[in-house]
Amino acid sequence: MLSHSRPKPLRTGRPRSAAADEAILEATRASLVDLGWSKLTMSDVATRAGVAKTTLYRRWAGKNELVVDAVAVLFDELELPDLGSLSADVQAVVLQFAALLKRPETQTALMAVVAESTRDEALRARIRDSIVDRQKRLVLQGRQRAQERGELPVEQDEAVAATTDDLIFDVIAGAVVHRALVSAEPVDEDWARRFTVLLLAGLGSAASA
Amino acid sequence: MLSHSRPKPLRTGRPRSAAADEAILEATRASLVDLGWSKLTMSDVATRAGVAKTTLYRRWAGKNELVVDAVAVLFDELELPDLGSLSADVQAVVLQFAALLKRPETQTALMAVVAESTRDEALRARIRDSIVDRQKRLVLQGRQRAQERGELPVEQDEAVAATTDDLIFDVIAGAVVHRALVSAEPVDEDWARRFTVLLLAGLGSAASA
DNA sequence: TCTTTACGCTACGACCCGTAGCGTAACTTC
DNA sequence: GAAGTTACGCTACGGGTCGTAGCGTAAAGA
Repeated sequence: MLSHSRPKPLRTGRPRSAAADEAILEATRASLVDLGWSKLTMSDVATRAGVAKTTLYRRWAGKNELVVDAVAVLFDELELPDLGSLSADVQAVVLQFAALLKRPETQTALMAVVAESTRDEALRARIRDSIVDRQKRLVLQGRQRAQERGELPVEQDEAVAATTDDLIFDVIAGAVVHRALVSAEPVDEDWARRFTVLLLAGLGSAASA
Repeated sequence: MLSHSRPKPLRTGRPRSAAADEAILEATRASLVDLGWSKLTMSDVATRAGVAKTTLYRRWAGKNELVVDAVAVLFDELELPDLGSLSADVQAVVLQFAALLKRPETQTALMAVVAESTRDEALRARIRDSIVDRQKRLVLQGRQRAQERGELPVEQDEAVAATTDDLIFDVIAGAVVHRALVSAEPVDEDWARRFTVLLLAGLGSAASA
């Protein structure tokens, strides 16, 4: 679920419409597809959702926060499959992530909100909580599973292991995003295979450095 | 130099002021530092540069193109040093790139224009020509130099070599950008060293795949 | 019934956009 | 020189978005 600190059910007064929440987020995604990040307006979203513009501002501070929440739910579908080998698992996740980045909503929104977050610490935290950490968990799962399989050595120092996870995460997510959005070339099976080979070979040797 | 197709010197009439060009680009960078991408306006840039707003629109289609040109020159300083080993060279380039991404102008602008480029093919081409390809050349140089040193095998198939260059480029640039702008954690010597070890180990083994 | 909160609607000042029109400045050609 | 051509600064403008205020109404709990 989303990170909204839901008001305690003991509150008095008319409750906020959960249906409106969903309608707004859905309208935001639709507007992203049709108009893209830069031409998306609060008025347009309000009209599509069938709510008043003021309702949007009562729940979100602005466009940035709204779009983050609207896109965040799409990252819920990311899962680490269990295909028997670390190589196959990594490759599958890469393709999953690439498929997500192919969608026009995420494509136009992801880079834009990250760009905004460079000047807004609160927005950065929101992105981290609802998007980035959700992906990072896959790395932790993958390493643990690989260690259980004996495909990777068990790291003794917990601190070093954490920085390694960070490194792997930045390499995977960074490479896929860069390939898909900057180079704008397809992340197909062939690319995913070659990338995975590169990464895993590097991991095997990097452990002894 | 920039990619502007300079008007042939045989043209009649008053020539465009080259000084104004530089003043505008400098003003754009200053505005990026002070206001950031989203709050930067054409009017503000014009005022800072001491030119009329109409002059800006006579030279650039809009904010996107202007900012790309303003930031592009910063990427000129990227160079592949010759430190004797591929490992040292890669590490140095990573740190150079990271230093560039630390600057507030590039930080706020880079992701934003890439986000815009997902819906503007012309803008994407402009970014590719004036920014991305400039970095990519470093990969080609690095591979060639490493092959001369005997650190990397000489690839026979030219097409395969090209896709390998693409892969390496996306991994390096993607990882550094992701670390610096998404994870928002420092790209220091330690990280650069660990990343380089990972990459080069992967390269050594990936060749035989 | 009374209180409290959410909602829809309208209206508003502020700002930025991108362009048109005009007079002037700078440079080339004859 | 004079004429032709292009760039520049300036002003003004319609159009659009922003974010908020104010109001009457709707939906819940006490």
